[in-house]
Amino acid sequence: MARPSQNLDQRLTRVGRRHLTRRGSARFSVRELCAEAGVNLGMFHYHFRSKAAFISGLLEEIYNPMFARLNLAAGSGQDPVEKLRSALRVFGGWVTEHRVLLSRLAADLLGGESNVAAFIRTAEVRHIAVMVGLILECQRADRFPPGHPGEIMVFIGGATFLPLLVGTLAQNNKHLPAPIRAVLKDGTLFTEAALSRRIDAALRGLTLPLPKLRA
Amino acid sequence: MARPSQNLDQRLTRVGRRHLTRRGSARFSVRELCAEAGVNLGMFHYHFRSKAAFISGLLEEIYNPMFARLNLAAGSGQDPVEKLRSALRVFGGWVTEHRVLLSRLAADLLGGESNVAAFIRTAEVRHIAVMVGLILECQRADRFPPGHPGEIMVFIGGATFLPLLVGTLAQNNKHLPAPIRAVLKDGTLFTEAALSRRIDAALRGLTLPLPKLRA
DNA sequence: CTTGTTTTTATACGACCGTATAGTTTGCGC
DNA sequence: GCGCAAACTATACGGTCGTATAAAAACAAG
Repeated sequence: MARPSQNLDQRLTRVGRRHLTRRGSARFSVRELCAEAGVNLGMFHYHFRSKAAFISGLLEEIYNPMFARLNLAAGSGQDPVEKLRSALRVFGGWVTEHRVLLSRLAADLLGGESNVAAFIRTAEVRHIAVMVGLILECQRADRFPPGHPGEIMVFIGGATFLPLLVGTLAQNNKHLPAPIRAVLKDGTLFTEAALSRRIDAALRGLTLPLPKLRA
Repeated sequence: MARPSQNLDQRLTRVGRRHLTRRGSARFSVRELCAEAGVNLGMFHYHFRSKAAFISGLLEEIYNPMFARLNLAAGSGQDPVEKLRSALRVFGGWVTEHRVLLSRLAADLLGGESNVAAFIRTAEVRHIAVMVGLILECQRADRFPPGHPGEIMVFIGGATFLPLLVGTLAQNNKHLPAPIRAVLKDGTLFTEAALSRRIDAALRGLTLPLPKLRA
């Protein structure tokens, strides 16, 4: 056929994931990535059309396997609360594993950066719909109080996953005041046991009337 | 003496505060600011030496009045817990007032931007020391449990002020999933009453043995 | 009117960025 | 060997950015 590939595309995706983790999508630099990977600048747009497409592809590579496992967890079993618990464990484990990258992306998103926003909006983020569906199932089975499932979603996410992102950001940020960083030093926040405790507590809390969510 | 000033420096600081609020410090553009203000680009570096100096000056202008009121509140009264409560109210009111700007700066800070980080580190942020001092006072008076005051600081801040920043970011972000935004629509999060409730609850919670801070 | 000082303007420099494009290398089937 | 196509290289374009600098404008004092 033609000249055999040196698989520079694979090298770029591998180093690109590291680069995205370190720099976030806002300060992501194509030229810097190519230099890190020892790859000619032209190869970037040869293999991937644009910076946005590259980042979007990276995110899909990271997101899709989790989503497959999430659907598996959400579909197996009878008890709706247990199905939700399984799904939350899958998602929480994924957030824990990729917390450095995800927290950086979250910071970018909140700062108004657009590459991540595009990925989130272009229907590639589908786990929320699955979660809401499970919550609705719980409500129909009278296991959860009635009301807007989004509010329950926010409650669960805030109690279980948000601490992972905020904690990671704070931990990795040298500019934050020392007392805030000191609390995160031991790292028990990121263990699977602690995650399960938070999930269990959140679900247990929901079988009671949903508290007023003031914060 | 010489050519009379048109006070373009004042115009720049006024429009600059708006620009900083809208764009954050990471995407702050000197050229764009000058265009918005209808001021020649050269005037920016004539009045203010650099972009970093300009932003730092803006932050001081916003921070210093609050710090003065904070010291006043922290110094008047006898009961250490009440002094702390007053100081927290001052700080919380200030965070509420400037929540749009502050939340954007927080996002920048977590994203690794350096202008805000410089301001925080160059000893211009002194309220934390005052707060820690008041906490120590409470501990010496046996009103608070012993232990690292930083941990108590984080607990209070997380329960009272962090929700303001996170809520503002989520509220202003069109890219976030709808269910998350819907919860923040009513705006009761930002009332003075809600702030006082959170402060009171946090302080009340501290007079009991400090709970394990897992999240 | 001239001199001097301050404010204001216009323009240029150098750096970085994402992207485009023309050209070169390299191996295949013929 | 030859042509072809895919992989790879080198370089350039156009843009934004913060900053620097030289010149002009505007007023007061002499």
